[in-house]
Amino acid sequence: MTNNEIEKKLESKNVKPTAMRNLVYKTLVDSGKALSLADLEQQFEKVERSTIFRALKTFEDNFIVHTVDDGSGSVKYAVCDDDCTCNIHDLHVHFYCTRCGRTRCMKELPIPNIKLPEGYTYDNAQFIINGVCPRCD
Amino acid sequence: MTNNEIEKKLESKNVKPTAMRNLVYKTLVDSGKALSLADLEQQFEKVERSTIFRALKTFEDNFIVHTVDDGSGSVKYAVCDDDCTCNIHDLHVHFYCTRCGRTRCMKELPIPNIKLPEGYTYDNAQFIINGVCPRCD
DNA sequence: TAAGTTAGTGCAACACTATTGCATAGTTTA
DNA sequence: TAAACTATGCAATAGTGTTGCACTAACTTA
Repeated sequence: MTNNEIEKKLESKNVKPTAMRNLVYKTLVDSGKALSLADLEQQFEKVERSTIFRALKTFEDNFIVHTVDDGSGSVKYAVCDDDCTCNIHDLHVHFYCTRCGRTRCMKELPIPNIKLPEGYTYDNAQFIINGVCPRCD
Repeated sequence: MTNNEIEKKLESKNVKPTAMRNLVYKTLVDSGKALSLADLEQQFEKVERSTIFRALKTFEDNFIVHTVDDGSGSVKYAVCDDDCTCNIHDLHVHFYCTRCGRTRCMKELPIPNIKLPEGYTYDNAQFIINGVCPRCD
Protein backbone atom coordinates (compact mmCIF):
# COMPACT_ATOMS: atom_id res chain seq x y z
CA MET A 1 0.00 0.00 0.00
CA THR A 2 1.47 3.34 -0.99
CA ASN A 3 1.78 6.23 1.38
CA ASN A 4 -0.64 8.11 -0.74
CA GLU A 5 -3.26 5.42 -0.49
CA ILE A 6 -2.80 5.26 3.24
CA GLU A 7 -3.27 8.97 3.66
CA LYS A 8 -6.41 8.91 1.57
CA LYS A 9 -7.72 6.02 3.61
CA LEU A 10 -7.14 7.76 6.91
CA GLU A 11 -8.56 11.02 5.69
CA SER A 12 -11.67 9.29 4.43
CA LYS A 13 -12.23 8.21 8.02
CA ASN A 14 -11.59 11.67 9.40
CA VAL A 15 -8.24 10.85 10.87
CA LYS A 16 -5.41 13.17 10.13
CA PRO A 17 -2.55 11.21 8.62
CA THR A 18 0.66 11.75 10.52
CA ALA A 19 3.98 10.02 10.08
CA MET A 20 3.39 7.74 13.03
CA ARG A 21 -0.18 6.92 12.13
CA ASN A 22 0.76 6.12 8.57
CA LEU A 23 3.48 3.84 9.81
CA VAL A 24 1.23 2.02 12.24
CA TYR A 25 -1.49 1.64 9.68
CA LYS A 26 0.89 0.43 6.98
CA THR A 27 2.37 -2.13 9.31
CA LEU A 28 -1.04 -3.48 10.17
CA VAL A 29 -2.10 -3.74 6.55
CA ASP A 30 1.16 -5.27 5.37
CA SER A 31 1.26 -7.84 8.12
CA GLY A 32 -2.09 -9.20 7.03
CA LYS A 33 -2.90 -10.27 10.53
CA ALA A 34 -3.93 -8.87 13.87
CA LEU A 35 -1.10 -7.30 15.86
CA SER A 36 -0.85 -6.40 19.50
CA LEU A 37 0.58 -3.20 20.89
CA ALA A 38 3.69 -5.11 21.87
CA ASP A 39 4.02 -6.56 18.36
CA LEU A 40 3.93 -3.10 16.86
CA GLU A 41 6.31 -1.74 19.44
CA GLN A 42 8.88 -4.33 18.46
CA GLN A 43 8.61 -3.54 14.77
CA PHE A 44 9.77 0.02 15.20
CA GLU A 45 11.79 0.33 18.32
CA LYS A 46 12.15 4.05 18.19
CA VAL A 47 8.49 4.81 18.66
CA GLU A 48 6.86 5.29 22.02
CA ARG A 49 4.36 2.77 23.25
CA SER A 50 1.90 5.47 24.14
CA THR A 51 2.07 6.98 20.69
CA ILE A 52 1.21 3.68 19.07
CA PHE A 53 -1.42 3.09 21.68
CA ARG A 54 -3.09 6.40 20.97
CA ALA A 55 -2.89 5.89 17.24
CA LEU A 56 -4.65 2.57 17.63
CA LYS A 57 -7.32 4.08 19.85
CA THR A 58 -7.92 6.77 17.29
CA PHE A 59 -8.17 4.15 14.57
CA GLU A 60 -10.58 2.15 16.64
CA ASP A 61 -12.79 5.13 17.38
CA ASN A 62 -12.99 5.86 13.69
CA PHE A 63 -13.64 2.33 12.48
CA ILE A 64 -10.27 1.95 10.85
CA VAL A 65 -9.28 -1.02 12.95
CA HIS A 66 -11.15 -3.39 15.21
CA THR A 67 -9.86 -5.13 18.28
CA VAL A 68 -9.65 -8.84 18.85
CA ASP A 69 -9.15 -10.35 22.25
CA ASP A 70 -7.86 -13.74 21.30
CA GLY A 71 -7.04 -14.90 24.79
CA SER A 72 -3.32 -14.54 24.28
CA GLY A 73 -3.22 -11.97 27.04
CA SER A 74 -2.95 -8.93 24.87
CA VAL A 75 -5.55 -7.30 22.71
CA LYS A 76 -4.82 -7.33 19.02
CA TYR A 77 -5.74 -4.88 16.30
CA ALA A 78 -6.72 -5.67 12.74
CA VAL A 79 -7.66 -3.40 9.86
CA CYS A 80 -11.31 -3.20 9.02
CA ASP A 81 -12.70 -3.73 5.56
CA ASP A 82 -13.55 -0.63 3.61
CA ASP A 83 -17.22 -0.82 4.35
CA CYS A 84 -16.88 -1.90 7.94
CA THR A 85 -18.81 0.05 10.52
CA CYS A 86 -17.81 -2.31 13.30
CA ASN A 87 -21.37 -3.13 14.09
CA ILE A 88 -22.87 -6.51 14.51
CA HIS A 89 -23.16 -7.12 10.80
CA ASP A 90 -19.47 -6.72 10.19
CA LEU A 91 -18.36 -9.22 12.78
CA HIS A 92 -16.40 -12.23 11.71
CA VAL A 93 -14.63 -15.16 13.26
CA HIS A 94 -11.00 -14.83 14.30
CA PHE A 95 -8.58 -17.67 14.31
CA TYR A 96 -5.82 -17.86 16.88
CA CYS A 97 -3.01 -20.29 16.18
CA THR A 98 -1.78 -21.75 19.43
CA ARG A 99 1.58 -22.63 17.91
CA CYS A 100 2.73 -19.40 16.30
CA GLY A 101 0.45 -17.03 18.17
CA ARG A 102 -0.79 -15.41 14.97
CA THR A 103 -4.33 -14.13 14.86
CA ARG A 104 -6.09 -14.05 11.54
CA CYS A 105 -9.33 -12.36 10.56
CA MET A 106 -11.59 -14.88 8.89
CA LYS A 107 -13.53 -12.30 7.00
CA GLU A 108 -15.12 -15.03 4.93
CA LEU A 109 -16.71 -16.45 8.07
CA PRO A 110 -19.29 -14.10 9.54
CA ILE A 111 -20.34 -14.73 13.09
CA PRO A 112 -23.41 -16.94 12.98
CA ASN A 113 -26.69 -15.58 14.14
CA ILE A 114 -27.59 -16.68 17.63
CA LYS A 115 -31.03 -16.59 19.11
CA LEU A 116 -30.59 -15.28 22.60
CA PRO A 117 -33.10 -16.00 25.34
CA GLU A 118 -35.85 -13.48 25.99
CA GLY A 119 -34.66 -10.24 27.49
CA TYR A 120 -31.11 -10.21 26.26
CA THR A 121 -29.96 -7.64 23.78
CA TYR A 122 -26.88 -7.95 21.73
CA ASP A 123 -24.60 -5.32 20.38
CA ASN A 124 -21.23 -6.94 19.90
CA ALA A 125 -19.62 -10.34 19.83
CA GLN A 126 -16.28 -12.05 19.68
CA PHE A 127 -15.86 -15.49 18.24
CA ILE A 128 -12.33 -16.82 18.54
CA ILE A 129 -11.35 -20.23 17.35
CA ASN A 130 -8.14 -21.69 18.70
CA GLY A 131 -6.22 -24.27 16.83
CA VAL A 132 -3.33 -24.77 14.46
CA CYS A 133 -3.01 -22.89 11.21
CA PRO A 134 -1.85 -24.42 7.92
CA ARG A 135 1.65 -23.02 8.10
CA CYS A 136 2.23 -24.54 11.54
CA ASP A 137 0.69 -27.90 10.78
CA MET B 1 -24.49 -26.95 47.78
CA THR B 2 -23.40 -28.67 50.94
CA ASN B 3 -19.82 -29.05 51.97
CA ASN B 4 -20.17 -32.75 51.58
CA GLU B 5 -21.34 -32.47 48.02
CA ILE B 6 -18.51 -30.13 47.22
CA GLU B 7 -15.92 -32.49 48.61
CA LYS B 8 -17.35 -35.37 46.64
CA LYS B 9 -17.34 -33.29 43.53
CA LEU B 10 -13.72 -32.28 43.88
CA GLU B 11 -12.61 -35.77 44.77
CA SER B 12 -14.38 -37.19 41.76
CA LYS B 13 -12.14 -34.96 39.69
CA ASN B 14 -9.02 -35.99 41.56
CA VAL B 15 -8.62 -32.74 43.41
CA LYS B 16 -8.07 -32.91 47.09
CA PRO B 17 -10.71 -30.84 48.84
CA THR B 18 -9.14 -28.30 51.14
CA ALA B 19 -10.81 -25.54 53.06
CA MET B 20 -9.77 -22.92 50.55
CA ARG B 21 -10.68 -24.96 47.52
CA ASN B 22 -14.08 -25.80 48.94
CA LEU B 23 -14.68 -22.16 49.60
CA VAL B 24 -13.63 -21.07 46.15
CA TYR B 25 -15.68 -23.76 44.51
CA LYS B 26 -18.75 -23.05 46.61
CA THR B 27 -18.55 -19.37 45.83
CA LEU B 28 -18.39 -20.08 42.12
CA VAL B 29 -21.34 -22.45 42.22
CA ASP B 30 -23.47 -20.23 44.42
CA SER B 31 -22.83 -17.12 42.38
CA GLY B 32 -24.22 -18.82 39.31
CA LYS B 33 -22.00 -16.78 37.07
CA ALA B 34 -18.43 -16.48 35.97
CA LEU B 35 -16.15 -14.75 38.47
CA SER B 36 -12.73 -13.23 38.07
CA LEU B 37 -9.84 -13.66 40.43
CA ALA B 38 -10.49 -10.16 41.71
CA ASP B 39 -14.17 -10.92 42.27
CA LEU B 40 -13.27 -13.90 44.38
CA GLU B 41 -10.59 -12.02 46.23
CA GLN B 42 -13.15 -9.44 47.31
CA GLN B 43 -15.59 -12.04 48.57
CA PHE B 44 -13.20 -13.36 51.18
CA GLU B 45 -10.73 -10.70 52.05
CA LYS B 46 -8.58 -12.84 54.24
CA VAL B 47 -7.44 -15.21 51.55
CA GLU B 48 -4.34 -14.67 49.48
CA ARG B 49 -4.70 -13.92 45.81
CA SER B 50 -2.15 -16.56 44.91
CA THR B 51 -3.99 -19.21 46.83
CA ILE B 52 -7.19 -18.51 44.96
CA PHE B 53 -5.25 -18.30 41.76
CA ARG B 54 -3.69 -21.69 42.28
CA ALA B 55 -6.98 -23.23 43.32
CA LEU B 56 -8.52 -21.99 40.09
CA LYS B 57 -5.63 -23.31 38.03
CA THR B 58 -6.00 -26.67 39.68
CA PHE B 59 -9.70 -26.64 38.96
CA GLU B 60 -9.06 -25.72 35.39
CA ASP B 61 -6.50 -28.47 34.88
CA ASN B 62 -8.99 -30.98 36.19
CA PHE B 63 -12.00 -29.78 34.25
CA ILE B 64 -13.82 -28.46 37.27
CA VAL B 65 -14.01 -24.93 35.93
CA HIS B 66 -13.47 -23.37 32.55
CA THR B 67 -12.17 -19.93 31.79
CA VAL B 68 -13.93 -17.21 29.90
CA ASP B 69 -12.15 -14.22 28.53
CA ASP B 70 -15.06 -11.87 28.13
CA GLY B 71 -13.04 -8.83 27.17
CA SER B 72 -13.57 -7.15 30.52
CA GLY B 73 -9.84 -7.20 31.08
CA SER B 74 -9.76 -10.08 33.49
CA VAL B 75 -10.28 -13.73 32.87
CA LYS B 76 -13.30 -15.24 34.53
CA TYR B 77 -13.93 -18.72 35.83
CA ALA B 78 -17.15 -20.67 35.69
CA VAL B 79 -18.02 -24.13 36.95
CA CYS B 80 -18.28 -26.83 34.36
CA ASP B 81 -21.22 -29.14 34.02
CA ASP B 82 -20.87 -32.57 35.50
CA ASP B 83 -20.08 -34.20 32.23
CA CYS B 84 -17.89 -31.44 30.89
CA THR B 85 -14.50 -32.43 29.56
CA CYS B 86 -13.79 -28.94 28.33
CA ASN B 87 -13.37 -30.13 24.80
CA ILE B 88 -14.93 -28.68 21.76
CA HIS B 89 -18.24 -30.42 22.32
CA ASP B 90 -18.78 -28.84 25.68
CA LEU B 91 -18.30 -25.31 24.52
CA HIS B 92 -21.10 -22.85 24.87
CA VAL B 93 -21.74 -19.19 24.32
CA HIS B 94 -21.00 -16.72 27.10
CA PHE B 95 -22.89 -13.53 27.57
CA TYR B 96 -21.18 -10.45 28.94
CA CYS B 97 -23.42 -7.67 30.15
CA THR B 98 -21.81 -4.35 29.43
CA ARG B 99 -23.85 -2.62 32.15
CA CYS B 100 -23.32 -4.80 35.19
CA GLY B 101 -20.20 -6.62 34.03
CA ARG B 102 -21.69 -10.01 34.82
CA THR B 103 -20.73 -12.93 32.66
CA ARG B 104 -23.18 -15.74 32.26
CA CYS B 105 -22.68 -19.19 30.80
CA MET B 106 -25.32 -19.84 28.19
CA LYS B 107 -25.14 -23.58 28.52
CA GLU B 108 -28.28 -23.88 26.46
CA LEU B 109 -26.49 -22.30 23.53
CA PRO B 110 -23.71 -24.51 22.22
CA ILE B 111 -21.14 -22.91 20.00
CA PRO B 112 -22.28 -23.38 16.43
CA ASN B 113 -20.28 -25.58 14.17
CA ILE B 114 -18.03 -23.64 11.86
CA LYS B 115 -16.49 -24.96 8.72
CA LEU B 116 -12.93 -23.71 8.71
CA PRO B 117 -10.94 -23.33 5.51
CA GLU B 118 -8.73 -26.21 4.42
CA GLY B 119 -5.71 -26.74 6.60
CA TYR B 120 -6.98 -25.27 9.85
CA THR B 121 -7.56 -27.47 12.85
CA TYR B 122 -9.65 -26.50 15.75
CA ASP B 123 -9.41 -27.46 19.36
CA ASN B 124 -11.02 -24.71 21.35
CA ALA B 125 -13.21 -21.71 20.89
CA GLN B 126 -14.62 -18.73 22.72
CA PHE B 127 -17.84 -17.12 21.71
CA ILE B 128 -18.68 -14.05 23.75
CA ILE B 129 -21.75 -11.98 23.15
CA ASN B 130 -21.80 -8.50 24.55
CA GLY B 131 -25.02 -6.75 25.31
CA VAL B 132 -27.44 -5.98 28.09
CA CYS B 133 -28.94 -8.65 30.29
CA PRO B 134 -32.59 -8.73 31.41
CA ARG B 135 -31.92 -7.47 34.91
CA CYS B 136 -30.15 -4.38 33.58
CA ASP B 137 -32.60 -3.62 30.84
C1' DT C 1 3.78 36.89 8.77
C1' DA C 2 3.35 36.70 13.71
C1' DA C 3 0.67 35.20 17.49
C1' DG C 4 -2.42 32.12 19.30
C1' DT C 5 -4.65 27.74 19.41
C1' DT C 6 -4.99 22.96 18.74
C1' DA C 7 -3.33 18.30 18.01
C1' DG C 8 0.33 14.86 18.22
C1' DT C 9 4.32 12.92 20.41
C1' DG C 10 7.63 11.38 23.94
C1' DC C 11 8.65 10.59 28.62
C1' DA C 12 7.64 9.05 32.98
C1' DA C 13 4.77 7.23 36.09
C1' DC C 14 1.11 4.28 37.62
C1' DA C 15 -2.67 0.67 38.21
C1' DC C 16 -4.00 -3.72 37.60
C1' DT C 17 -3.73 -8.63 36.31
C1' DA C 18 -1.31 -12.66 36.20
C1' DT C 19 2.39 -15.26 37.82
C1' DT C 20 6.42 -17.20 40.46
C1' DG C 21 10.03 -18.29 44.27
C1' DC C 22 10.52 -19.16 48.71
C1' DA C 23 9.41 -20.21 53.47
C1' DT C 24 6.16 -22.17 56.47
C1' DA C 25 2.27 -24.93 57.95
C1' DG C 26 -0.42 -28.85 57.43
C1' DT C 27 -1.27 -33.57 55.82
C1' DT C 28 -0.10 -38.14 54.39
C1' DT C 29 2.88 -42.16 54.32
C1' DA C 30 6.43 -45.30 55.48
C1' DT D 1 7.73 -40.33 64.81
C1' DA D 2 10.29 -38.94 60.84
C1' DA D 3 10.26 -38.12 56.07
C1' DA D 4 7.91 -36.65 52.02
C1' DC D 5 4.66 -34.19 49.92
C1' DT D 6 1.04 -30.62 49.31
C1' DA D 7 -1.12 -26.37 50.15
C1' DT D 8 -0.87 -21.77 51.70
C1' DG D 9 0.80 -17.03 52.54
C1' DC D 10 3.98 -13.46 51.56
C1' DA D 11 6.67 -10.84 48.67
C1' DA D 12 8.33 -9.75 44.45
C1' DT D 13 8.06 -9.40 39.47
C1' DA D 14 6.66 -9.05 34.50
C1' DG D 15 3.53 -7.46 31.21
C1' DT D 16 -0.33 -4.74 29.52
C1' DG D 17 -2.93 -0.82 29.39
C1' DT D 18 -3.43 3.88 30.53
C1' DT D 19 -2.73 8.78 31.93
C1' DG D 20 -0.53 13.49 33.14
C1' DC D 21 2.58 16.63 31.71
C1' DA D 22 5.67 19.12 28.85
C1' DC D 23 7.24 20.03 24.39
C1' DT D 24 6.82 20.46 19.50
C1' DA D 25 4.63 20.55 15.10
C1' DA D 26 0.75 22.01 12.49
C1' DC D 27 -3.00 24.84 11.62
C1' DT D 28 -5.80 29.28 12.07
C1' DT D 29 -6.68 33.84 11.98
C1' DA D 30 -6.03 38.60 12.56
